[in-house]
Amino acid sequence: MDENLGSVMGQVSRLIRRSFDERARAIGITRPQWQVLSILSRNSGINQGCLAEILEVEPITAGRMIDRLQDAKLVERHPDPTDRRAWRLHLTSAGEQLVEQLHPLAIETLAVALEGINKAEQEQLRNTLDRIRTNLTRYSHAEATSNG
Amino acid sequence: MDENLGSVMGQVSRLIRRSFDERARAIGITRPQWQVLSILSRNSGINQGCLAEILEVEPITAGRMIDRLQDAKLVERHPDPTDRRAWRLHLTSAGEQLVEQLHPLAIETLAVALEGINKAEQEQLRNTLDRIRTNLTRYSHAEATSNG
DNA sequence: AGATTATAATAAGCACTGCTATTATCTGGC
DNA sequence: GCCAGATAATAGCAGTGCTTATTATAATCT
Repeated sequence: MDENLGSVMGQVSRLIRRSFDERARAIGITRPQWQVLSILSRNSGINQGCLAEILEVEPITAGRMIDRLQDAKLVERHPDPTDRRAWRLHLTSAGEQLVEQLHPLAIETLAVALEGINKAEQEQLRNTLDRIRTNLTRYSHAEATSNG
Repeated sequence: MDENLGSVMGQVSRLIRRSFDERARAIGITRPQWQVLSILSRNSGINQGCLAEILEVEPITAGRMIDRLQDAKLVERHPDPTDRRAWRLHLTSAGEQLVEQLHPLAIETLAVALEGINKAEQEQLRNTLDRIRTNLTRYSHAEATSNG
């Protein structure tokens, strides 16, 4: 009864971020920033709304992260020729290099976190987390009608 | 390869926080604040360092949360008679009442998140998360010696 | 075509979290 | 008793994330 699963999950997620940041500090990149770079490296040209959806954060959150990554010359905003409201996001070559550089750090962070946890358990963990995520994203948009 | 476990964990933890905050917004309390109140309700009189350790956050983080909860008249800082550097933390009666009020919201948040996930899987999840947490807290203090 | 609605992005303001540095106090060695 | 190092808490700065509100543009409806 002492700690509910939400608390433990929050702690673990924070510890993973901290562990990665510790490794990446010399480079000056945080874990969420690495995630953005990583997503853009595989989805060049997406806009901020789409990025936000992949990250499961609000558009403003994604936009601010892009602000900083743009300041750092790791990401560029190109105007969308078909929609003047939107930006198309692209990594700079420095950004591409950084993704490569950061990948081993992410691997290492995860390796430390998952030490002693076998493949089957990892699969089980991912499976359970995926279902929790589905539960939460499903409800977050539909729920307000249930008891009104 | 698309999403590593760290990313999924981060998303799920954020979605749980968001889901709880949505329910607790009318009360004006966030999930981390609820955690603090909940811990203090079971550990009355601890100091900020101890609270930080339970939460697995930095002392400054705990201190700032206490600042806000003190402003909201939910927590009080009492001087420690044996150590003039330290504060002893206590819930106010308003804080105690709020813990009771918030508990069902936490239960509900978790119930939604865990819908369709049976007891055995939940136990497995907790077990795996506990081991990951141990891995990360163990390494975070000892690691710097490994390759120096 | 003009008005309405929807969408992409941004702005202001707040909470959470961390790092580094500082202050006040305590503890241990002399 | 005094000094050195450890410890409890705090201050400043920065990144992440959300809510609400606003601006600019696109899409749709009449």
